[in-house]
Amino acid sequence: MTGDATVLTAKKATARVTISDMARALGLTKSTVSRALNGYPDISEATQMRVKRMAEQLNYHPLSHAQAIKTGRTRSLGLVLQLSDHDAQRPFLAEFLAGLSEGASTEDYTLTVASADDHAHLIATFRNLLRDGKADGFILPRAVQNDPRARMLQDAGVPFVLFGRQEEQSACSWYDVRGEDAMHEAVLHLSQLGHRRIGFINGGHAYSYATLREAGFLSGLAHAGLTEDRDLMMSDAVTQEAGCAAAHVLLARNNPPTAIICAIDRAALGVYAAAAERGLAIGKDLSIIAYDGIQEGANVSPPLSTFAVDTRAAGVRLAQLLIRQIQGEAPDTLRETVPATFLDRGSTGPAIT
Amino acid sequence: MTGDATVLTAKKATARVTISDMARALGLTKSTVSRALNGYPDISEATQMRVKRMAEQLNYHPLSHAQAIKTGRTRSLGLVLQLSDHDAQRPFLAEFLAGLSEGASTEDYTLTVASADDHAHLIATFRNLLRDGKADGFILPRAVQNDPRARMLQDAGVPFVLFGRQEEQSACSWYDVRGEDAMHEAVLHLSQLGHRRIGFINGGHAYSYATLREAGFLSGLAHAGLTEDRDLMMSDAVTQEAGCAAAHVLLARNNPPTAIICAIDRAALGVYAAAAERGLAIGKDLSIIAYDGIQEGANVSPPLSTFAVDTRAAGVRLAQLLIRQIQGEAPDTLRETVPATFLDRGSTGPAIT
DNA sequence: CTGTATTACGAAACCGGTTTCGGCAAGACA
DNA sequence: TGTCTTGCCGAAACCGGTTTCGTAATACAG
Repeated sequence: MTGDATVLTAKKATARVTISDMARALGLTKSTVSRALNGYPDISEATQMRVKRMAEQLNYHPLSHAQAIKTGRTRSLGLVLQLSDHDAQRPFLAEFLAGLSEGASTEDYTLTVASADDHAHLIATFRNLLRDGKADGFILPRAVQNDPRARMLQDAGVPFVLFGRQEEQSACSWYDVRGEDAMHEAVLHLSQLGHRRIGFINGGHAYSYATLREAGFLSGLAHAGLTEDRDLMMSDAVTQEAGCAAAHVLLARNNPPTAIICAIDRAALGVYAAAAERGLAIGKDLSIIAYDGIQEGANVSPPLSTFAVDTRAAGVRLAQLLIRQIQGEAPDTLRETVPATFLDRGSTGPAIT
Repeated sequence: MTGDATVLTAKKATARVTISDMARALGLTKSTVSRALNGYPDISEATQMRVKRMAEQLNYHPLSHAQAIKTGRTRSLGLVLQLSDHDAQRPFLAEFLAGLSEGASTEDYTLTVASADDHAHLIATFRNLLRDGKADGFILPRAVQNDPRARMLQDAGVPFVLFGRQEEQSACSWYDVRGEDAMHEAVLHLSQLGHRRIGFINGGHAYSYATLREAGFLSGLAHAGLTEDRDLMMSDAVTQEAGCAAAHVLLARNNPPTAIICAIDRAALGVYAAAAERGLAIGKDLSIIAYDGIQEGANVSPPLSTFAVDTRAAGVRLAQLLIRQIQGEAPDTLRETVPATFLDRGSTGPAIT
């Protein structure tokens, strides 16, 4: 008899259950129901339980945009894609989105995606989403040095979380994979195979990861007792072509490297091409270790040894961190880094002596 | 003096201008302002103009979630990614999203993205987004035969638009690229080069495009006066590996084809590999034409001749079609197909006689 | 010049929630 | 036993819009 009150209005198809339905079914007022669900302290433990159980039973879900009108928060995370750095995020985008939406939806948040081509449009896009309350906070992928997006959002007092790190920003939340550790390990791995002249091909210098990975490479050299040689270090190779070109430069040196570490898988594929053109057998004449874990790396021959990043997990975690920040936690307590996992697939071998 | 009323409340930072501010500044009531902006007929032409001009001047934008509480529509388009058909949408996803968000934002709509791994989760995701009013309608990429998503949404009376076509659905809106015409043209192109034995490697048979492209291939054969030979037709090659395997099958026939048409670029890359393994020079010993226009096709040697799809434009158009449907237009009047554009890049040549 | 239909807007209810405020009952304390 | 808290909940205002309904002013017809 108690539950029958719900079937009072046999409306069309999906009769959405509102907070008033809840109140009626419970013999309480809307305000009590609302406060019970939001865990206000002035509602007795017993009533809270009763209300929550009823919510479960009636499958009551508050309308986020109805709450938003009063709270200002709409339970959605914003992601603005930049088309300028084109192929950079392309291979991982699907998994990244999947992770984000997974992390968001388990907290009853959703993901709002927008895009911008140029920089001016980028800022405008953020502002529009904020103005219309389409996002309570933002995920910023591909952090660059002194990220202008972060600056803007920080000034505006809007929650955001970086995928990547940044020293410049004081109170800033982030999630990142420790690429510097990967580079460090890569050097050690190659050093143990006897390599003493190890080249390094870095990615775009504007990205904050580039600085970190170079530092990791250098600290690896130091740790292995190898001397730093700037002639063996290239940068800004974000495409296969650029990687190929960089490899040619390195391999044309008087005293060429016997191994090359790439900050990006895609560049490593270019190194494969360069090696082929020079008749070098990868894994024998030239060892390669890269970073990212893209699918193509597994298809080439020999398969590329690389440090793989779990992009989906990153998305999940980033969403969680952002939500916690939206709910009030301090940004600088919401920082997390994880290691990349080494996939030893066969593009390395003992140094030829 | 008239406009000064707006600065009455010098609140924190961004003082959002509400409909009440508008009413005050205009000396009208909220209701009049609302109806003026929404073009109700019982508001005089003059007042409408005055209100709209003021909205412009004050930069007034109604809060979509505030409207949603009464209208039920939240001005956002839903997109649910399926992770199962993994690499299928991956290369184009960024551009597709860019197009969607572009098409949406020009109409003041936003894009809500969710994802689902398995089929059960897929349906649940749609339902959740609908229940919470997070989407007013959906874009369904990668249409399959008798698409279950379309069936579900149709039953629920929710607006949606397919990327792809479908005969099963009666009142259904779609946008599609005429892959069948492309396949038809590909046959004619090769036939004019003297090829008389043309192989066909189709994509996943579950997708609705596969049926269309096969039909286009066959009609091309007929139009060119060539006889259909089922031994030269393969299907379900959605990866490079599958394309390679299929090509090997075709090339091992007693009377192998001198040209192969692929329904998918990725499969064509596999054909390149198969040809290489057999010592066949592409563009000489074996001609290839494919479909999609992925970047990798331009990088291989010789560059792959293919029919390119403008994925971004598709996104823009799909968003527009969906919005018009949400605003009341009949689905079956919202259909559009466009041709693919042939990129003659060099993977074809005269038939060896 | 009166009666009726139109036009153009104001008043107020409403949507589904949140939040402030106030009050009643029970327990604590003197 | 009387008062002061404290715990717990109801009443009502509010958020920013939309929509129904009523009505004054004007237009038109008779």
